[in-house]
Amino acid sequence: MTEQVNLAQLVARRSSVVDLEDVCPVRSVISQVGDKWSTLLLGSLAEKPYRFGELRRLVPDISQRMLTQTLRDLQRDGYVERQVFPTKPPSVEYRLTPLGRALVDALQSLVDFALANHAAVVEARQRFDAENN
Amino acid sequence: MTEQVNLAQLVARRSSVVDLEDVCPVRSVISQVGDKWSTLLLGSLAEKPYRFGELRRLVPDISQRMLTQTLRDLQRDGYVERQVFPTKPPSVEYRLTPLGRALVDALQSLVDFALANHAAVVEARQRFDAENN
DNA sequence: CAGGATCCAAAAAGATACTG
DNA sequence: CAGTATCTTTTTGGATCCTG
Repeated sequence: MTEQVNLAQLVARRSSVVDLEDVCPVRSVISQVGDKWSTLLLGSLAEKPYRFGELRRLVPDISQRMLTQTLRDLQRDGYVERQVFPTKPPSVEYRLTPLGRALVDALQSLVDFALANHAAVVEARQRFDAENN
Repeated sequence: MTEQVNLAQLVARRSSVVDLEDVCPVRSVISQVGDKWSTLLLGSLAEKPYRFGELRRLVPDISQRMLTQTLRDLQRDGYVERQVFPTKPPSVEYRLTPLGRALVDALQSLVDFALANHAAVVEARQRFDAENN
């Protein structure tokens, strides 16, 4: 049974001496998940394994540089597995690890929140921008 | 009853013609939450309302420029409310709105994931870095 | 006290060209 | 096909000085 810790307690815990990333598990996770492409790639791979080129087509705006780098970061954190098939030309398949799948599950409540409240956020933004010309 | 939509479906939905932020509610939310200070401030404000200077002391590494800016963004999105007391010198209090409270709640499962799996992530990183010299 | 304004350094991301 | 390398642009964040 894992202890329940909320955000507030977590803030209280953190130290200012060392780097935030190192001391705060939440930031360590979110800073990766929060980057520009990670959620999109995780979402794609949640469906099924894909190859490099397929991912590129699924997320057309991404540059191949960012695709390489983001996949690499996801792999580094243990969310994604990379399997090379020594064909000619080579093909590489990416798939979610169990940890990656757990992350996607944890993301779900945030996805639900976003879908349920996106309109409210957009409206809040418009009102704010209108009020502050 | 809100429909359940998972990340994969969401990816399938998005269009590449318009800006990601506009079309993808998840990215619209996460890109704000994923920045360097938002979670820390939300976590602080989840406890109780605070004034500008108090927040500054609670999150000592933050510069007042970033504190101002992050609070402003959170306010703009409707997560945080700003109340000015016309004392002299003035004091300003920040508090979570109901929407902000809902966001903090939605963040909880990610917090749980992070706490439960942070060690695994760190280990994965070390292994990855070792293998790729 | 709670910021606004400016300037500057660093990091992230895009474009393009090249390779096993 | 699946990248790497390099260059440039954009974004982010910090430091400092100023004000109602």
